[in-house]
Amino acid sequence: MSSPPTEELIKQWESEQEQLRQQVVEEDTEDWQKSPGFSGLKRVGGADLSFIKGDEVNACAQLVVLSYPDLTVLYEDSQMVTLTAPYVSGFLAFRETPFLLEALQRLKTTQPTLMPQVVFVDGNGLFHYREFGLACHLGVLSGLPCVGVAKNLLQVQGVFKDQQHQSQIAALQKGGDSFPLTVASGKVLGKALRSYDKSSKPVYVSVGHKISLETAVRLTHSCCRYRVPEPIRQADVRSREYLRIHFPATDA
DNA sequence: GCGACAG
DNA sequence: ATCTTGTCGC
Repeated sequence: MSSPPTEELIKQWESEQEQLRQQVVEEDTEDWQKSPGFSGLKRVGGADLSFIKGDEVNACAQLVVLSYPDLTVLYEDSQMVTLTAPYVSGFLAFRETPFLLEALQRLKTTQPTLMPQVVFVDGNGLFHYREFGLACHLGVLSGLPCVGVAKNLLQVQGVFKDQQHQSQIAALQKGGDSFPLTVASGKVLGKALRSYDKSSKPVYVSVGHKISLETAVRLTHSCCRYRVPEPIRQADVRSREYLRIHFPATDA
């Protein structure tokens, strides 16, 4: 529902995240990931949900598959869904994952040959309070390689959005430049990436599943025509267009 | 009480 | 997430 979750549910969610966390694979598992030019990579996916203004429960779940390296849309699926979980920072996956899995299932059933070899997810992967964000959740439950790309910095385990961070951003000179997001333990959980030359605001890339951080960053850069990687951008554009057409704004 | 808060 | 047009610049 839209009401805040009980302490009990939060504890259950944390427990589920800690359980599934152990199944995340943080290394490259596919041959194309080891190739300098990603030779062998043909299809990249993007997933996103768009909402109607002022509506907490109805949304459009979107899955797109693009060709690589052309980045042409090969497949598109828009589906209205009714959300059951509220948005709580750190628990985004419990709100969105079920519908993204359903979309992948529809693809598997109707166009199995278009199944993406990697999925870009709008949100974090390992760069998360319990190292198990949306991209990890979708990755583990689907078994597909996933990359998390967040548009805003989540302040995790000692990574702050302070003056230091701002100066590191200012030091990113060109598309592809990045700096590590190192948490208190010393582990690098993600990277801030200047996704293309003209963008001064970085995106935050982290491992979802079955891919290394270095490969995730290199792949993300190679999928950026604009600031947001094309698979996610197309999913966003098309789900919002779907809502615009099917649920036109009502005048007061 | 105050700040933080992926989408 | 969403509220929102024009405008400056390459």
